[in-house]
Order: sequence, then structure tokens, then C-alpha cells
Amino acid sequence: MAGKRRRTAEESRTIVLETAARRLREHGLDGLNITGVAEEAGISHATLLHHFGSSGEMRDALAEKMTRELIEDLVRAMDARVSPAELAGNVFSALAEGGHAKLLAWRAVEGKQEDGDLSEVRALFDQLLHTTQNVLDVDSREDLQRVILVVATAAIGYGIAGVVLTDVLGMSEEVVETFPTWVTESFG
Amino acid sequence: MAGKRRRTAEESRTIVLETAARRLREHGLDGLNITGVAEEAGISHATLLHHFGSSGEMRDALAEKMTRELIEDLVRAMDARVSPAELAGNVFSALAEGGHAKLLAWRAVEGKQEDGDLSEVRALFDQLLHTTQNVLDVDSREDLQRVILVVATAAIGYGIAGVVLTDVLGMSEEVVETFPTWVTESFG
DNA sequence: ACTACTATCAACATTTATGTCAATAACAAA
DNA sequence: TTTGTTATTGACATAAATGTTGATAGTAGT
Repeated sequence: MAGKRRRTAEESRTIVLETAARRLREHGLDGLNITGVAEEAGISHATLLHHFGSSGEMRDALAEKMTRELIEDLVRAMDARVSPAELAGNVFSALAEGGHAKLLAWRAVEGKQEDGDLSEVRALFDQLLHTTQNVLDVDSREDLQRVILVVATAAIGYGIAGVVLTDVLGMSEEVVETFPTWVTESFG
Repeated sequence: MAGKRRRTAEESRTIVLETAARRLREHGLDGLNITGVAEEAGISHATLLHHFGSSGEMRDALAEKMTRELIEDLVRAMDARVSPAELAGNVFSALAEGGHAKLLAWRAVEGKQEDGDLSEVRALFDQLLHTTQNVLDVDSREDLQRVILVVATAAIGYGIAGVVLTDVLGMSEEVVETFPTWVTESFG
């Protein structure tokens, strides 16, 4: 029926990766097969392969995109000139948010170690350490590292198992909602 | 060549599930295909299907087994008559240990909500709340819930992303090793 | 209008995963 | 020994995912 719609290569790659990210959220890893992604993206799977080379490379590209978005969220969280506790709360939210936690869970369960630009993440956390070292009430650089680590790990764990845990602990909705704030204020 | 080795049904199921658990640890979710599991377990994949019915049922059985082991580890961690901080440390270790964190990551990324015996987990955490409410230095039941939640989420996040995070934070080995203790002592 | 480039896709080919079946054989009980 | 049960498996069947190819058709530049 409809004649071929010709997009730029970048446009197609973007559509595919956005579709793949949505399917990962909604259907889990099973949603990342190229036939399904291509169909939902409205292109043939041959076209998808033309742009990415292989199924694995598409997944790698998706992981890279999601990692980049996670970093951007973290940067945004740190850019805001707010109180230390609020900054920590932003970092918590950025990490705990569903899609990002799922990215980390995915990579963990696949046994993929972070290949490439871990240096970018490293620089980011360097910045975080620098930004917070003068405002957070900690004695040493070691304590600062510990505080950041506990906030980060708690956020990730919360993003992955928060619903179940607050359930089995019988926590009220109000206590749940104020938990991120409580965590960060307990340290900030 | 070798004649048929006949095991009891339970024996075969055990061998299969142990093999599957090992493959999940070593190869990620891709390791859970029945052909691979059967081969590594030393049986035909037809036999595997005979015992489990389908690939999905084998995975469900594996998830159940791993959940049971996680609960047993938690029970063990709580049984020990130790100081509150040490108890919290044991809970931390039980959750952070590789296999268990991977189980939770797996379920999170598959979007499976806990189907069945969540009641068992609930009872366990009830016990934990009861055991700790008199020994931990907290003001209210709400604070107790928060403390347990932060220890549990930090442990899970640590099991999933601990290596990467301690790396990008540039933490020394000594600080890393004492982190679980530090977390629990900061609250206990 | 012409050309070069390449995004697009249907059809085909291949590989892998999953599931079925009928026959065999180990083991326990009668 | 005989018999019933069922764990076991090779061979086959099916389904699903991935990858390949050749032809078609937008689009930009000349």
C-alpha cells in the first residue's frame, strides 16, 4: 500500500532504540527481539539489521543510550543549586527511577561488565565528591565515599525491590513516600 | 555406549536445578535454555522436559528454589544470637551475596511480580521487626521499618552494582570491606 | 534529467529453542 | 521370573529468532 517512507539513518536508529527501551520497560528482556522491536517501530526487521548490524549490536546501542540518559539525569540532579540533602534526594530519585534500575538489573543479570565509557561515570562521581565534600557534614573523604555509596546502593535496591520490600514490611504509604527524604536527611 | 543411568525423579530435578543455578550465575539468563542446561547436567533435553513439563516451568522451579534458599539464608542470619549490628550485618551479607542479588535482578528485569509464597517472606520480616524492635535504638515502629528498608535496599543495590560503584568512587579496598559493617553500625 | 547513494523491504536461508513421540531399559514389586 | 511403572533417549516436528540477498525507490547533489 503505502510507498516506502525514507528516513535518515539517525532517525531510524532513534525510533528503534526508543521502541526497544519502551519494550524493555513493558515486557522485560523478551521484548528486545528484533522482530518484535521492528514491528512495533513500524519497520521491517531487515531494515533494523541494516542499521545495527546484528541483534547484539542493537542491544549494546540500547544499553549505551540508557547509560547516557542515566548519566544525564545524574548530571541534572547535581546541577541544581540546592541543599545537600535535596541534592542527595535527587541522586536517589535518578537512580531509583524504574528504567534506570532496570538497566542496571539487566546488565547485572547478563554478567556484562561495563565496557566502555566508565571513565565518564568516574568523572561524574568525582564531581559529586567534590561538590558535596564541603557541604556534607562528614569527617573524612572516606566517610563521604561511604555516604554516597549507601545512598546510591539504597536507591538502586529501592528501584529494583522497593515495592516488594515496603509491602512485606507493612509500611504505610506515607512512610514509603518520605523514605528517600529520610535516607538522605539521615546523612546530609 | 554407557547404558541408561536411572535416577529418581527428585534426583534428576535436583541435578537440573543446580546446573541451572550455576549457569545463571556464570552465563546470565542466556544460560537458562533447556538444551544447554540438559547438556551440562549430563541428560537429554527430552528428559529435562519430562521432569519439568516446559522450559518456563523449569525457570519457575529455579526461581522458587532460589527464593527458598534466600529465605533460608535470611532465617539463618536472624537465628544467630548476636548483637543487633551484627544481625543487621548478616542480613546485609545474605542479601548482597551474588546469587541472591542476581535472583532479584532477574525477577525485576522480567517484570515478574512475586506470585506465590510472598506470605512466607512477610512472616519472616515480621519476625525481623519483632526481633529488632527492642534492641535497636529507634524511636518508633516507623523508624524501625525505615532502618530495615535502608539496610535491605543498600544490600541489594550493593550486590548488583557494588563493584562498579566502589570503583568509580575510587574507594580503597579497606573502606570497601568495612562498608557493610559501617552501614549497619550507623543505624544499630 | 541524470547519477550516486542508500534506506527499505519481501523472500529466502539458517540457526537455535522448544516441544512431541514411540521405543527402550532400569528398577521394584508380585 | 514376570509384570507394571516410569526414567531415559534418539529422532522427528514445530516454532521462533536471526541473518542474507537482490531488487526497489526515496533523496540529494550535479
